[in-house]
Amino acid sequence: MTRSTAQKPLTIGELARRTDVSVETIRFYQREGLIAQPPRPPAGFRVYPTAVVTRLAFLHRAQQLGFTLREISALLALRDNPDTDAAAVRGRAAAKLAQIERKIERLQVTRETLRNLLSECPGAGSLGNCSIVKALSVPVAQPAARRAHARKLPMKTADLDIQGMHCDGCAKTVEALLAAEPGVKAATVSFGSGNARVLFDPDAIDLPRLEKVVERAGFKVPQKSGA
Amino acid sequence: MTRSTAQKPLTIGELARRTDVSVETIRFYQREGLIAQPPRPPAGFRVYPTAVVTRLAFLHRAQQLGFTLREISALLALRDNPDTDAAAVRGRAAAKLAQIERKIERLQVTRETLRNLLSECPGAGSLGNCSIVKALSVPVAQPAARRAHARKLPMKTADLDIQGMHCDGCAKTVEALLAAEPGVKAATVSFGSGNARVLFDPDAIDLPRLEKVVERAGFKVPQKSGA
DNA sequence: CTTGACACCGTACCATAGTACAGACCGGAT
DNA sequence: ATCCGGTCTGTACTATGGTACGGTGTCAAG
Repeated sequence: MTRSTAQKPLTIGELARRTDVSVETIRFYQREGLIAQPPRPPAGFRVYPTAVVTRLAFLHRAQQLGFTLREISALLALRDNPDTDAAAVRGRAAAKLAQIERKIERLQVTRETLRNLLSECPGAGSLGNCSIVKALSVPVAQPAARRAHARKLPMKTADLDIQGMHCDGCAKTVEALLAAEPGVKAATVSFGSGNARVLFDPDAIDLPRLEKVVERAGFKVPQKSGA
Repeated sequence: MTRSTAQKPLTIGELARRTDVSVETIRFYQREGLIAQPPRPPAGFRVYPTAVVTRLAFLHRAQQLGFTLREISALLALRDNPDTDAAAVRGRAAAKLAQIERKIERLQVTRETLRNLLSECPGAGSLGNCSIVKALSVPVAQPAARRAHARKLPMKTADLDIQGMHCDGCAKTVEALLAAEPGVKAATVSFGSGNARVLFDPDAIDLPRLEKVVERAGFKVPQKSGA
């Protein structure tokens, strides 16, 4: 009595029960191309290969790690391609980690701001005394940045030397890391020549920031001596 | 030459320039009821009162603190009401802080998971060796939780004694804090009697968790001795 | 052979925070 | 008088991750 495998045909409802994903959501994933929809037999309902159970588990796990469906789609494509190098997957994971770390940092700043406001606020009485309301009413005031932005600088390309990469996988990691940075339009990293070429928007990000990204991942970016 | 105030009529474009919010976005805020739209004069364009500059600044600041537009709408209503007690605002801020702290905690868990995966992964070679892909393919497996969920427990009411509240403001803070918790449908906290009554979904949250929420905010919840 | 539970399909809708654009209209400067 | 830039109005679209529903078809058990 192998009471779990393949006795019932794996219809969409059965699949939903086994994976704890709703029928509607499975259909949604199909529409989005995340899982293949088996052809409908001439008569009757679709039957799913058991591999989709694993696929949906993968999807769910990846979501818990913070990957978007689009990213998961790419990961699944990598997983399905026998030629994929593990470095590609590692690169995505490293990029996601960097992204989550940035998000944590931003939230920590917000947390501190809120904590300060709360500690200053008497917490009772009229609004006139409320430091929170006062703090919120302060104008934003950054006309300098605005004017710079108004200039609409064109895209810029930068070359970075990168030390500490020991394989092509490291290169892919760095590539994904850079590409994940807001303001970066394209990034190619070569292990062979030990450098990176990045196309970025100088209004949104600058060279030091790019260097910091690479260094935070454990590599070194030597300062260029010559102009 | 007071070159900044009230020389140009404050049209929507001028407002956009001063507040660094796009015209489209201002219109969007109007549609959402966050800022009032001045009546259109019989001939010509709308002219905005200068107070909207402050209002938009408030909006922007509040967004930076993580408030949603819906929440900001409530905050603005509080600010505009002369009868508002500062405690109400403080309560919202405390709830937001708690929410952000939860978010940070979740992200930190994700971060650790990703870090562990990355440290285990060789980062090169075939996917068969990739610990990341392996880890993602593990089924989710929590049928126990599912069955419990299937039981569809009804809403539950709990009373909590709370020590350490020194004014009505504290009570409002705790109230907002509890109400912000997922699974909590309603919460009322009385400073006078020093306790809270919470209506919650036992499938989503439990009593110890509620107590932790209150304690994290700096209050004490004594264990009830008698049944 | 009927009934009830599921499957299928297409479409619309939810929250969130905007962005974009067409076409009409208005006002000040040339 | 005309033209350019700004305003007005309405509608549609973006990304993200689903949820909901009506109408119809199919299967399997009673």
